[in-house]
Amino acid sequence: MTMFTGFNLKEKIKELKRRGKDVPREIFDLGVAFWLINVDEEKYTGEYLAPKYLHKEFNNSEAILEELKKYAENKLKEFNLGRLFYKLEMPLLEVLADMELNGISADKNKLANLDKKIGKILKGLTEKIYNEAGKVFNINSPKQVADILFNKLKIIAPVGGRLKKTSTGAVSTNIETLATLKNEHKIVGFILEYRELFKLQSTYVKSFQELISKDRRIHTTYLQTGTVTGRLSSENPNMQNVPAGTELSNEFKRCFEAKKGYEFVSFDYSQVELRVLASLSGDPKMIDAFKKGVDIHKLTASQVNNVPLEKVTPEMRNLAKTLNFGVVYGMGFIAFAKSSGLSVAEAKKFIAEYFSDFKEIKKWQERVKAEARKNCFVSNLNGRRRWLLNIVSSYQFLASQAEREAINMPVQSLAADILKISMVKVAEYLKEKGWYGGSVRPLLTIHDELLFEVKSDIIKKVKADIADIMENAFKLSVPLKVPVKAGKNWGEMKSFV
DNA sequence: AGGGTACCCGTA
DNA sequence: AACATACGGGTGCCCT
Repeated sequence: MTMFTGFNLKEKIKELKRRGKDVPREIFDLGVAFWLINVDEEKYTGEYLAPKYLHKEFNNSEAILEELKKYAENKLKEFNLGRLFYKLEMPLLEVLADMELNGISADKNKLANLDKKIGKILKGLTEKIYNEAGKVFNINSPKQVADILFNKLKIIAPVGGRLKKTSTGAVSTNIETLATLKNEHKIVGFILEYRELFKLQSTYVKSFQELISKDRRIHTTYLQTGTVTGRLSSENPNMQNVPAGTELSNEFKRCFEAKKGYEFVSFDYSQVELRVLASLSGDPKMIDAFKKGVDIHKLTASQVNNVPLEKVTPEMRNLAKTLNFGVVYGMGFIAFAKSSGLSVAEAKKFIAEYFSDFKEIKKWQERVKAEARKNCFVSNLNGRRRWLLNIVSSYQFLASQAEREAINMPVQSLAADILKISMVKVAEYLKEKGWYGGSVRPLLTIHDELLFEVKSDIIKKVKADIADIMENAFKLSVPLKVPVKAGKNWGEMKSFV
């Protein structure tokens, strides 16, 4: 049991595990340490950090690692990040290593069949599109699509609408724009369908097939230093943006199957960011709603429309949902108008109404912004910190952007911490029970969700315990709720009670 | 041929 | 002028 100091220790841990060796108890990952100190570094490698902080070339010698460690230790202490580093991020390394080693089983044949199936539909759509266009062109080129739609077919925006431009001044052909043109020409609908299916095929069905390992499983890589908020990211493949909702994307997810004798069990924090916001702001109405288990979007709808809960229509609820999410991101009335389809004046009114109903949220946001302006950084309850130098910029846009980032950071990052705490605690519990890696294997983490592979005969017991650990992972002034789903494959997860 | 970037789009 | 946070990745296209 030696001490581990260095970069990319997750890989070293994986190597030890592959050889059946024990993982050192004391771990000091320098990349993660420097990331906690400043989430905005370009890279978290020795080659990058040593010249910048020690004014020395990096050579991976014991001496220079120790010197970097000394520097990091001091800063962690100065910024009060010790607990986060030693008690959360370092223990998390092993869980991430295990998730990556475990991987998730993928059925190559099913993927190949789905590939063909989508290919056929795409072929048909391609012909229809060429037919409507009157010529052959590259449907995957936004430039060529724009040329066909707006020059050749001379499609124009319907009354009251305007065509959106891209940052370089070209007319945009994104979904949002195309959706407004759906009734102007038959080709538009075909292109929308084509886009959706091509995306599914190229980014997911095709790419994932190439990433299946010899053990017939897909092993993602988690980046512990990949975000500015404390979230994890995932690459090769990114398991955190797998599509859901349409029939074909569900068919894609059905290609991932639990090991024989096991089932997938997923634990998903329900509305964790809004609960965090309620707790941080102390807003009485929102806290009350979560305590009573009221549908939060419905409550918001009833509040901003000044109608009783029973009178809330699905449309009102939808609008309120956009509003709730938007508030977490610091959305302004123009953006709200755009995403809701309301007029700017109406949007303004709704947002004003929202903040007069949830007064403490507004006050909390103002406090966060003031603090950010004072310190040029924001931090969350655990001390996780993000520098926001632009908050004092004289460029209005940059300052506003920094304000939105400031408002979002304490919420998104605490939600991220809560999930990380859960991962570590659940792993501890599973080790105590002797199930870790055997009867219960952690597979995926998707921001507010954990997916395990669990031996069928212990699902019931494990489910209750894990959900319990997660709901009590962090004390907020509102309860945390963790609904559980289970299924033999990833596309057919049914709620489990 | 390979790098950089624009645009697009999937998720929480 | 920009006007909703956080990501990774595929393809086109221009450049060297």
